[in-house]
Amino acid sequence: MAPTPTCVIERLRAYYGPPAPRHSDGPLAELIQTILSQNTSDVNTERAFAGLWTRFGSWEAIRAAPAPAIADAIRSGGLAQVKAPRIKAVLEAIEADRGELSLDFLGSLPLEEARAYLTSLGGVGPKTAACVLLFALGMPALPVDTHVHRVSKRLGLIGPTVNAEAAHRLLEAAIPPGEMYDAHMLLIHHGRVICKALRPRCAGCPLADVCPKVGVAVG
DNA sequence: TGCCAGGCCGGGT
DNA sequence: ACCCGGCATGGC
Repeated sequence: MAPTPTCVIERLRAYYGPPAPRHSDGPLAELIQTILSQNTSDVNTERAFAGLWTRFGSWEAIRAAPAPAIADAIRSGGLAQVKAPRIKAVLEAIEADRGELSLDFLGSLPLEEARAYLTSLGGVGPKTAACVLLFALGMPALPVDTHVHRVSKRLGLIGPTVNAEAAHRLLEAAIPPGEMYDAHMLLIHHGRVICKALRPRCAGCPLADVCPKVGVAVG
């Protein structure tokens, strides 16, 4: 019997402690930073974002810049030839839609409408959209990255064949809305611990007693 | 030294 | 509806 999401969250929080609050500079900054973070390490992401802001200093300057100039500014983040056109196109689309470079209007939309707008932008998939919704807008969306996906399968919160996109729907429906932030932070942290320190058999895992893949499940 | 990082897209089955 | 290759720098 697999543990419930609430049980898993409580156990992770008891073991690791409550996640620290995360600062956000607003939905547009969150979106651009999250695009830079796609399949990229934290340190490279921060370097790329700093490079972008140092070079241009405003959303308008980035929107107006040629994609190769944006690529130069974010090169240290990796995948610059992919991300530079994405960032430019996203800013152009927002400017065209709204007449200004701001995503603050999303805060007054229902969750699914805000998500639909974000994912309609090229280069913005379910994970990136969920980051903006959760971190910048405080909405109950769950970013499912590789860690959350893998750990959720391992703990039996979702089936072994559920893909990342479906995992967003299933986990958001199963996790209490007020727990979405802690669930995301704790599952990622736990995923990193499993990945780095407890391989290959999760020996010593603090959730061994409720993980169907490690020990005897108690619900 | 090689592997991989908090994805997403487009093309092929 | 899935599967897969491509993208690419820096840290361990």
